[in-house]
Amino acid sequence: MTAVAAVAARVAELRASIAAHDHAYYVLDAPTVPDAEYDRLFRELQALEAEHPDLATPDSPTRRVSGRPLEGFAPVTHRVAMLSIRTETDTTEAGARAFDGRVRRELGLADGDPPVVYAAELKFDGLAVNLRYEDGVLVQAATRGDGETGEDVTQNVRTIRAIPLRLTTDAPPPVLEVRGEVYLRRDDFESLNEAARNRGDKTFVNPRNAAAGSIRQLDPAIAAQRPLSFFAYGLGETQGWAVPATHSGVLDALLVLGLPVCHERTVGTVDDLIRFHADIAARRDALPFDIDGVVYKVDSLALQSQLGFVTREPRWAVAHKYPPQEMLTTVEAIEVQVGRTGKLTPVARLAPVFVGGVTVTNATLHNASEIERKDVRVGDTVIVRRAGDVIPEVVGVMPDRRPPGAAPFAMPCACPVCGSLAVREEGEVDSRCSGGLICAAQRKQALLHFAQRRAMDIDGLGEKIVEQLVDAGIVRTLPDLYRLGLLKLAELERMAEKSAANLLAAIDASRQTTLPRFLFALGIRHVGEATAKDLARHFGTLDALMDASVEALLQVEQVGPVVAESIHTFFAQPHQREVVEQLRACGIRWSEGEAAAKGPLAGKTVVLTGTLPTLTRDAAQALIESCGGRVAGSVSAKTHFVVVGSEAGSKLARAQALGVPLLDEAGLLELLGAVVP
DNA sequence: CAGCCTCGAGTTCT
DNA sequence: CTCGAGGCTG
Repeated sequence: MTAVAAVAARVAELRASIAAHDHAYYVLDAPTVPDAEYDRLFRELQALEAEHPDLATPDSPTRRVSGRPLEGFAPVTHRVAMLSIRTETDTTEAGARAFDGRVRRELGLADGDPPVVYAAELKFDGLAVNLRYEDGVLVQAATRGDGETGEDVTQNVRTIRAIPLRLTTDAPPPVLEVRGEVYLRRDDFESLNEAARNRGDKTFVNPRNAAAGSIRQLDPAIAAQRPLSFFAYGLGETQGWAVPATHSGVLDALLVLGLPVCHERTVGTVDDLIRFHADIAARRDALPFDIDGVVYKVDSLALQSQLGFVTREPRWAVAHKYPPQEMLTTVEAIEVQVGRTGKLTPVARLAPVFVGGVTVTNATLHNASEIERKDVRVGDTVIVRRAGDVIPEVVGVMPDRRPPGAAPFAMPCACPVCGSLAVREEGEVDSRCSGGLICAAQRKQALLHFAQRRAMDIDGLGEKIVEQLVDAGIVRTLPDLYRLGLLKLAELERMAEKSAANLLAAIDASRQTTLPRFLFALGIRHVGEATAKDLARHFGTLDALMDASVEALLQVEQVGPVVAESIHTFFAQPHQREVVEQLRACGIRWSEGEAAAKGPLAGKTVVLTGTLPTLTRDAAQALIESCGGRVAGSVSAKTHFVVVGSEAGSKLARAQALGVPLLDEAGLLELLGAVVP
């Protein structure tokens, strides 16, 4: 095959592929690939056609904005075409300056001429619509469709409460067409899915699909129950309206007419565009709705018409997208990890993929039923997401791309580390290794848990060192840690005299601790930090706790049958009592029977969120507890205060929703200082 | 018994 | 941070 024939074949392949995705996306409302993948195919086709103009045909998907109307909705021919905005691949500062450079060149501006004024706004991830107001009354709403012809969705759009049915003016223009985006806020999306789950209905993959699906509902009564939102960002046809001179002026005027306009926008020079881009990038996850990126537009409408269009794209606007939050990659292997409690966790090893600003190679698959539900297999192409949360997630698989012969994943019956039987209790979703401390994986995790900051706080005893200590057989049990010497440590790799001495010093320092820390460090099932504190307060001494009956344990606040049984079983094992005795013999000590401090926060529950200016999280917690307060992990109606730092997350929103009083660090210190200087 | 509130446990990458 | 499960409350 000649090179030209090969290119022609690829072009045909891309067109067929894009057409198939368009059909699924626009007509069926069931996307088959993430947007980023679609964009990639589209750009590859654009590039090939640019290099080989002879291959370009009028019916290529690059010649029209894709899609066609659904059956059931009347077609609407747009009086002014709804165009798409060019997506810039270079979204850096240089990309913004290149846009400015192109604009200035087209306008024939010299270096000495004043800067061009731009407007920057968000690129929403929703569904573009055209609203037609005649004499101030909403008479028609249409989707973009292929840009020339869309679908009449007036009935559904009328149900969106953000969209005025009548403009708020005494002198409405005969015709005013408003363009904007119908979208779903993230919290509305969550509650919509929540409700669908409760009914046992199918849930939506993301807010965009939910918005698109809702607008395409043939039954407006159903659409009315979908909590859709809307932002205006432009104009279509106008008659008899004094159109402002600038884009930003248009948006301000629309706001006055009662249309919602997003306030996240700015007007200024190219430098302001760059600042806006960075500012939004930093706050992207905290926005209440999904965005693709930002849009830069020449602000003056006169300059816009002077600049005109290249094919179908305006020369006066450009979109800068942020790194995609969903991408395709392949599952190279599914491995099984063993946790501290023996829980077997399957983890997908992925071909490295850049999602949401980082390269992802691993994603947890949680448990067997999760894998079964998503039907993830080795070799599968999967959609990986890294949403507001940091943790990558396998959203689903692409069944069309499954290699032949890919077998369903089966949870192993034996522990992959120690070979002990793996048991899945009836009604449980998790499988567990039954090997207990025979299992090297569980021993390592137990040691790491013991050494962690909130437990015995042994600085320098991390994953790598524990790995070596256990594999070399130097440490088998917790007390072994306190019998380490320089000689033993010298056997390890990457352990020079200096770091060995540091580690020994850290281990030595950990001997002086507190009863709650020690209890937590033991790693009793169901006993975390909070329960350890409750137990220590209730029993006062370790001996009293170790000898407590199940009935006695049930008297402790927050302890029920499951937790009581777990603690009792733990201390009934001779082996565990032996470990405790040896640890004490190794010099671990604490002052027993500390009385709970009374202070200004006695009986108060406080929640911390975000980063405080001077205090660390732990320091703030210690301070609050020393004043008699309790630090909880989540906000509820019973929370007395929420201490808010910078980059506060969902807890702040929840506190505001519940009307819980907010404090900043200074406010907290003032509250404490009022009684305890 | 249902629903709310909390806590425990597991997880990724820089 | 989120999920799931344990404990508490109405």
